[in-house]
Amino acid sequence: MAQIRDVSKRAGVSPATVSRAFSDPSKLSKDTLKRVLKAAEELNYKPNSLAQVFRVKRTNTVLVLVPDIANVLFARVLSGIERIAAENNYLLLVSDTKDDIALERAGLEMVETLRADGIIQLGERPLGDLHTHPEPSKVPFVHAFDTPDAVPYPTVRINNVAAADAMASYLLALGHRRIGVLAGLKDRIVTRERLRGFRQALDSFGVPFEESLVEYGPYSMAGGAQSALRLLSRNRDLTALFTMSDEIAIGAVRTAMDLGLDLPANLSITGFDNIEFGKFCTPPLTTVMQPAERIGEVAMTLMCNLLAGETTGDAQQTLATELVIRSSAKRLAQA
Amino acid sequence: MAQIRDVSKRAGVSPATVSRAFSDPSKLSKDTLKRVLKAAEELNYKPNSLAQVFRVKRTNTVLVLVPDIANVLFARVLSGIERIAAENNYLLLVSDTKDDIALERAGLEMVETLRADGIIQLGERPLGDLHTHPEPSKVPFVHAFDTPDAVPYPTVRINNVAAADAMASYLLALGHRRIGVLAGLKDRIVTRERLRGFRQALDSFGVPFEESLVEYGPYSMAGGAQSALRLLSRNRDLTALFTMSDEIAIGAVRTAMDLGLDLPANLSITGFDNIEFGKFCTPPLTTVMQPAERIGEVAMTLMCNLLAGETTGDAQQTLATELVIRSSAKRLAQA
DNA sequence: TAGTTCAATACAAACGGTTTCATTTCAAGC
DNA sequence: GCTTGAAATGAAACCGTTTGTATTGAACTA
Repeated sequence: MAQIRDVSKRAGVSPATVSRAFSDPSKLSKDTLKRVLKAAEELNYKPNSLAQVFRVKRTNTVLVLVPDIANVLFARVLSGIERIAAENNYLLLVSDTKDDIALERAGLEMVETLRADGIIQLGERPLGDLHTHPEPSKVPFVHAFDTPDAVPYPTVRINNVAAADAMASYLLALGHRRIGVLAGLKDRIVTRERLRGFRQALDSFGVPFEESLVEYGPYSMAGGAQSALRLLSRNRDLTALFTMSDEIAIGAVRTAMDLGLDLPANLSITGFDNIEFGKFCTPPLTTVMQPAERIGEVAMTLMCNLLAGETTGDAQQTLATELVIRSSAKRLAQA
Repeated sequence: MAQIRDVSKRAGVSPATVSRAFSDPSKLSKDTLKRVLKAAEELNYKPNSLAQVFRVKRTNTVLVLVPDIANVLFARVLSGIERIAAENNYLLLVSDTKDDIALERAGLEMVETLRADGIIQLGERPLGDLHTHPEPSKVPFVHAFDTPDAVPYPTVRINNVAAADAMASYLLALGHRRIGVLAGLKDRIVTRERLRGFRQALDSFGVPFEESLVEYGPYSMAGGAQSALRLLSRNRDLTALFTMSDEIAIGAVRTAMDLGLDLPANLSITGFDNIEFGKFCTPPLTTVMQPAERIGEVAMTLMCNLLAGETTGDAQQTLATELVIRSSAKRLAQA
């Protein structure tokens, strides 16, 4: 591979000039610039980015910490991040942390040891806090998607409480009163927030909340199927299921159908997230749309600003959600 | 950040000794080693990996080119790659190429400019060939998942022809004779291969192939829904639909149901890939399992070998698929 | 005892760019 | 024609490691 010295010799200039030809062409005379570019072209010269990066101490790379790459939602967020990253000439290092705090720390270290300029973390971190440990850590950091609440760094999230409230209110407005809750993992912040929204809706409709009507479980189809089975066999009088994710909802639909229920006639079910599949399953899922790609885009944009040294303050972005009404939830038949 | 010089001074040795303390401790006397480690510990010294990488010319990073990160299958392959990468201490640069050849070239360049040690490419490349251009390119390269056929670099793939044959044979064995094909994009290699398998099955059952029974379209639920609509309204006598992906199948199911068909009584539908949803949708999807995570694992393992300088030959790995029989395809009722 | 060998360590040269600072060039102004 | 200042360019330091080679001294051999 040709190096800067070769080019400089061929163009009859110093290496410094060649360097400038790429980094700030305006500094060169028209003539020299042309000569240098020609020489570079002829030698097929590409600056060794390792050397560059080493000298400049900026990798133009950001590390993304994902709890589970294979998860549809995270994948979509990632896709949004990637779009903005590409636009701004950033590379993406992706690490699947499997919710493992050790791996997250390793990530932090990667930045300190200069492999990346900043970190975007997805998903709430169940254990500890990356940032309280040594000191508020000067590593550029953005937290997106299911972020914890009041944190000292930029976040981008949705208002889970309001969204859940809206969804539950819709169910209540349809006349449902006996509503089961298929919640996610009990220790998750999102779970607590969405439950809060649900109760809030109940309150405003003057319907009492019953702890026995909520069933916790993993955010997955299998989890939803199991939770639904437990909840449904315990409570025969439920007319609707408020679930905390589309996957849970789809699992619940499966269970309900296997139980011989006619959906949505016998049981209304709502989801959360609006994954693509919800539109095509049977019955098409009424749910709340969460702008996953957009969350990624905003997160990466925030990171770009951060790295550009713009003081974004503690930009806590909250993105809008939207009820998407399909046909898995129907007005309660007058008994 | 403390650097090697600081540590060496504090331990009263030369920088070289500190370096060796980390890279090859056996070279040091027990005593010095202890002293150096202590000093490093006290100064919280972490080698600047940028400098390291620059010196050694090995980034321990591999670039993964993905046509679409948000796609469930690619995400799963990625997950497999990630697992093995983590085990072997590799970092992953991920780039969503959007099937754009320019971006793929950019990727190649990244390796040439040394940001990554090798490339794993996912999905078939619809245009041109990365590798014929300048010369067979000495960049470590592995192609996984929907790879083209006879290529001069390691690949890991499934046998689409055989898998499609098996799936179609199953349908034929159930008594179906009028089978529509919901194919993927016409210019895709996978599409051609799966169609070949389908025809092969037809042949062995002595059933003639009718071009008019195949409908091409995108590999998506929306695509499947549309193709199904076209195909079904054109051919009223179809008893089964052989589709080329689970997403297509799910779209087709939606259409069929909207058309008032009773599934699978009126129409059998099979998928391909075995995405998780297939198990939970209605009716649960009969499909062929494609080991996505495993493909990723094998690909990354191949890459590790390649980078370790082991001559893997032109390791063309073909992984086993498996029919997964659920209930979207049933024996044809005797008319 | 002198010579040889070997382990342990130090020295200094890379690695391939970027950037500071000094110098040269050259047109404009007087 | 001389001065002046800006624009263009070059020389050399620098970034923080790794690594080939040289050095040292102790143990071992003949």
